[in-house]
Amino acid sequence: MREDDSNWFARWEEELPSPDELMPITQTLITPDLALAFDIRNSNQPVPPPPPPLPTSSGLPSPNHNNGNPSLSSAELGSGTGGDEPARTLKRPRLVWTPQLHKRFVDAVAHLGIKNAVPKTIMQLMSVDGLTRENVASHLQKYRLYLKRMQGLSSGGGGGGGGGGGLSGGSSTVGVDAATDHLFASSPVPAHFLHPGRPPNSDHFLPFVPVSALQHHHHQQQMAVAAAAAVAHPQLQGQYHRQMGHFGSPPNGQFDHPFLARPAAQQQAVHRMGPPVHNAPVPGYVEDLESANGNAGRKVLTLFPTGDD
DNA sequence: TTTACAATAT
DNA sequence: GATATTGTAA
Repeated sequence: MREDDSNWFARWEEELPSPDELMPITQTLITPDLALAFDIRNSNQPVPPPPPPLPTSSGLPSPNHNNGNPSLSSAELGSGTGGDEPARTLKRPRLVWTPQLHKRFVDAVAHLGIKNAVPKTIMQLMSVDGLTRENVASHLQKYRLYLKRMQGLSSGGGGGGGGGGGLSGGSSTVGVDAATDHLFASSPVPAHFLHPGRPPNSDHFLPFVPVSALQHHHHQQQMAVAAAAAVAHPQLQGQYHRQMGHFGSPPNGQFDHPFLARPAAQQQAVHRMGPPVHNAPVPGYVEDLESANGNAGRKVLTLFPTGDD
């Protein structure tokens, strides 16, 4: 049974991990920026494959998904702007929307209400370190598409809930169970999402703990340090295997608390904020280096794969 | 100028 | 197919 959608948000905070539950793992003390700038690696990390120098490769501004990896040295972007501003122009690893991360997303959207849920606000509410507005925007785009489909299906008469089966034949087939929807299905979609006409009740909505806020004086929120390493093989993506081998091996093989970011520093996202102060986002990211076969150079940024919803 | 959104690229 | 990036409008 899923949690009651009556107060799906009531337990928002409860699901959050306590501070000491967070990052019991190794933490890098050097910011990715610095690490990259100084060509430093984290001795804690396995340091996968030594990056090939590649000195005289064509100065193609081509999509280099390899940068942005704090553990990688060598930055041969050198064309034009050359090695002047390395860390600033770097690309971050691909963000992987884990069920947990998505849940935060959905919760945030729910708290805001569909209409007020715009990338920037959502991002702020989620307060996940490393998450960018673009990340959210992109995901939101897809999420809206999903909701749209759900609407169409639910009003068309179908079923949506969970089980549906196979499909995958036509475009109008009920694909609520497709791999794509798995992620979205992992988090209950607030009912009113599908019924843009009548909000359930706009009364007492969780006030999102307006926590104080530690703010660091940094200029950019370049992804937080990785906490652990989960392997996200592209092939496993469809299964969300929990690869939490090293860090939090659950004694009984069961993770109860998804450790995500806590709703800590929640600026008054809803209340308007003036200065671009940065709240204290949650360090929940995992930085994974994928050097596997077939996927050389595809780094992925992911959140802890925890238990499910 | 910034932000959201849609479209397109990787 | 999932995410990133880009283009355009508000």
